[in-house]
Amino acid sequence: MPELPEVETVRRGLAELIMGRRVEQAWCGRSDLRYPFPAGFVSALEGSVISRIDRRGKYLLFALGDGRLLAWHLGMTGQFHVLPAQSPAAKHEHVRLLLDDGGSLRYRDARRFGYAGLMDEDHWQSHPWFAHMGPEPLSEDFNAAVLAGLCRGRKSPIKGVIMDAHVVAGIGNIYACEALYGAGIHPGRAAGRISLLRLQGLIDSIRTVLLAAIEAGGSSISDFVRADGRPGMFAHQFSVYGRAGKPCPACGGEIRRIVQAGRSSFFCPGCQH
DNA sequence: CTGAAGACCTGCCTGC
DNA sequence: TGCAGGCAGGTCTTCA
Repeated sequence: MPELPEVETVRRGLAELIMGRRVEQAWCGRSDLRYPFPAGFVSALEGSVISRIDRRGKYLLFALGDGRLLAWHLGMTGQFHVLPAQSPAAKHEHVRLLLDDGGSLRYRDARRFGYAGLMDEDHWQSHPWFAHMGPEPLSEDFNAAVLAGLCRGRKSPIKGVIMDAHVVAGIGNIYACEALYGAGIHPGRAAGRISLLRLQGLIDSIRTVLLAAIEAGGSSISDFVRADGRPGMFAHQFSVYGRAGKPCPACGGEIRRIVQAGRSSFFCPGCQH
């Protein structure tokens, strides 16, 4: 479900709806998501105040107002919803937090690939989930010189490189395909054989597509929804993702689908080299 | 070291 | 209508 624009959309929605709320009561239906919740997870949340909500890569970071930080990854199908406290539990609802304004925060995750962890607010960046994470793609730290250094000598396909969170955070299958299309680079091209100029073009394309997707509230393909239940609209703007056999918006040629490292890649053979 | 493949889990769509 | 097979936005581990 969620890549950077979707997680950012969820973050903004939650910030609007639950920032400053105190957790009166926490409930956890099952703890065996991708990893078990940490011991004392539920009691650690009760009484805390959600003082800030940040994002790093595809992780949501909830500051709990007492020096602790709750880091949460949505996996493929994780969703947060803000609903009245008395609303019945939906299928696959695993966590429910009752808030001091009569609302509640629900976490739902059909495939249970999501996970959460508690850490110290001052040291979260050294936690194993974050210690080796690459720069944010929308920050100045992600630039052509850095990317070229990481690509040098590598024969692996460029698509896998930009999806590697150790290289740059937050880019998944959809936006990797869309960004490579925007830059005119074939997803199978060896990373080490792309000029600095074209890498700069790729960085520009990544930023353009991520910003446009955030602007549109993310992409709803099957089950992504915002915290308030509305769908994201960016899927309507896909140039190549999920469009195998359909015409390229630029040249009219047929979009192709290939499989790389077990993931679908979509591209235009006429426009991407 | 690199990179591909398998694993985790459920739901939905397609085709027979 | 039923059922098998393939597919799905992520990431970690294993193996060559």
